[in-house]
Amino acid sequence: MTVLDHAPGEVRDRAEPCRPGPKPGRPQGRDRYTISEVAEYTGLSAHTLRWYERIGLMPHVDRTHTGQRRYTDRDLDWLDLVGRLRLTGMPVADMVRYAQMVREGEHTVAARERLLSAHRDDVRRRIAELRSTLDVLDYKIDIYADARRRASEGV
Amino acid sequence: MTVLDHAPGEVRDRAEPCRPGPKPGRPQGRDRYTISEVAEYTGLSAHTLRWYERIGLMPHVDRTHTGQRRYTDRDLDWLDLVGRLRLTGMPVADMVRYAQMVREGEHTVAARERLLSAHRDDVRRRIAELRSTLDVLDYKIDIYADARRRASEGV
DNA sequence: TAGAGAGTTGGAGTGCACTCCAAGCAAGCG
DNA sequence: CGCTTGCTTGGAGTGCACTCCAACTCTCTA
Repeated sequence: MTVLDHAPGEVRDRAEPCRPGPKPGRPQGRDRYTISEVAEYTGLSAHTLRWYERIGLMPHVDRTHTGQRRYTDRDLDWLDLVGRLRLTGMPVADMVRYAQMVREGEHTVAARERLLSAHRDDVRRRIAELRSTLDVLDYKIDIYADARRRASEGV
Repeated sequence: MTVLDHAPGEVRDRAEPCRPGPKPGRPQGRDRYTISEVAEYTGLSAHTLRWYERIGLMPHVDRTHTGQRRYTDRDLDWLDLVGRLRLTGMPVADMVRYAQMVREGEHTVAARERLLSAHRDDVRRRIAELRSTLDVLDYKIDIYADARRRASEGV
């Protein structure tokens, strides 16, 4: 199931995949993944997956009759999003707030949009910052490269 | 003094400003700045400036006869570079290695260039990563915006 | 010359995001 | 059955980059 299957007007409450389309590299769609399969797939450690659950960053995960976790494709979609937000440096506390709002349902949609928009602005700012540092790096590396060239030519 | 004043073939051993030209916002060039002036200028706390010195990230800073620090324009140049590397997420340990190499002199020039080049690659990778996350963010924000629009139009 | 304010030190404390540990339960295999 | 491998928990530990503290000295202005 992808986001494109939604009835119009619906915003899904739980998994909210990042983008439509099949996810590559996902263990064939059994929809009952063990923690180590999910660790492998996401690159997070099993420790971290349990910790995410403890702090409320992960919606409640299904269990077997003996209490072992079984993750669904929805859970993997959610972890995709979390992983991306994490890559862009969103603090875990903010992601937890977002997860809480998702759990609270429709009436938090505007606040969720604000949170994501603010974060997008932040990411844009950081890209610009990185670009300008890249210029400085280029400048300094050029100086070193020149020095090396002169040295190797014995000038 | 800027990097443009060097005799050809020389790579300066200590301050290595990020780029040529006058630095704006620098307390008028008395070349003897107190720690609080430097804190103000760099945005770092005085605590952090002392800590940088302790861990070897800052070359030895001049002192008054009573032991108070007096930073020079060269020190400020160095802090400019450190600040930029920090903004791009270079670990402090790597910056300390770089500072050590600068202190060791000419024969570390090639290694310094390698370190900076590797970091530049890293920054480029992170920019690409941020860009791709930006796409995901746009996609999700669009969904929220659509939902909000539909809700406000009562459709 | 008195007092405020800024500087000094080593070492301890903080916040974040994991990361690991010990002790125990459960499933599958020869 | 015993063994290995994987899962469970709460709580403790780690690494990074600061950040603050206590107890002091120094500088500057009135």
